[in-house]
Amino acid sequence: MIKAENNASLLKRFNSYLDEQHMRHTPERDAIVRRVLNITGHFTIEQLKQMLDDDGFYVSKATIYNTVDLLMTLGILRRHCFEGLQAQYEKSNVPIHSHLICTKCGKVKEVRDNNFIAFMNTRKFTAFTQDYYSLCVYGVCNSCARKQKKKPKQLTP
Amino acid sequence: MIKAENNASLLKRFNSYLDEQHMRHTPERDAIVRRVLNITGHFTIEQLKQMLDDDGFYVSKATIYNTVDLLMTLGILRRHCFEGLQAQYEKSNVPIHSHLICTKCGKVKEVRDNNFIAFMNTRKFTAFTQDYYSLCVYGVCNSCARKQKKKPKQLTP
DNA sequence: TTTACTGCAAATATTTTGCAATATC
DNA sequence: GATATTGCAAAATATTTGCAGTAAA
Repeated sequence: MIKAENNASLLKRFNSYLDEQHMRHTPERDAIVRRVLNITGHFTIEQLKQMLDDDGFYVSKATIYNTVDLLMTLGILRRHCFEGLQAQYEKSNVPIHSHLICTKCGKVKEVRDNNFIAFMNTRKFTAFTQDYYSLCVYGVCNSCARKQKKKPKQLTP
Repeated sequence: MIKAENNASLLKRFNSYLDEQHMRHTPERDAIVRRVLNITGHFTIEQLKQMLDDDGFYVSKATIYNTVDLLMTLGILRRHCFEGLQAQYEKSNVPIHSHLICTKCGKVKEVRDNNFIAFMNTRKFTAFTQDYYSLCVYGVCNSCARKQKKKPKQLTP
């Protein structure tokens, strides 16, 4: 089994890439990458911007989008799109997990399942170079299941 | 194993629902549902509109969105969001399959894997009522892998 | 005749793009 | 000093909403 790269290693890879590509080391890029590496779980662009604001570091949305794109190109971030409009991002060095997505409230819960990982390690696809995978289980969370009995609600997010 | 509902049964369920809810049977709803039931694979709202246009049946986008929402509430359609901005839909009565998503070109390929289905049938989640699941495998398709050697390209869709 | 539905247009939300000002190398 | 990058504002894209006219029951 491959060991996940740690944050320090990811940061180093990012900086090396900038050098190789003759791209510049700016305070904005540095602040964004460092913030991103310290996030556990999913986040949206909006949330990332808020976190940077809270750190007292103003960065424009355009720059955040640019840098996040860069991080995806480098495979440091992955994009998910569960329910609703906003894309969610997560680091690539988190342990493999599945997503339980409630179709009523849109909440996403992460669950780890070692048997599932073991099973997936036996799978191979032809004419396709697998990078990573994500199992999304759609259904209704217990919290919504309870509410539903009282007040039926429209499913659409 | 539960047998998938056929199209005729889904159509019947749709019409019964309209009756129960005192909703109206309109030519637009009928055209949309019949068209949707005849689609195999994924489609976007835009593509569905085009198909209806080709059938010579004009329906506004607002009505298409409304009816597709209705079909999701009824569990006849499911929404996926793979790469890019547009949501993709597919019928719920298609056989269970996984998705191979190319992060270069955004193309989505469906693959069936009976061993995977068998494995998933052994899984159970706590505090969550599972409705359906979707395995998304991200990577690079052979077509893009070949192109990449010649002309490196930005990943972002 | 009542009122649910359609289609249009405007509003909202997210992401992308063009460009002048700025800061890195 | 050359030019990559930032931030702003405008554009592009997808979806939702409000409402007047229309049509199903």
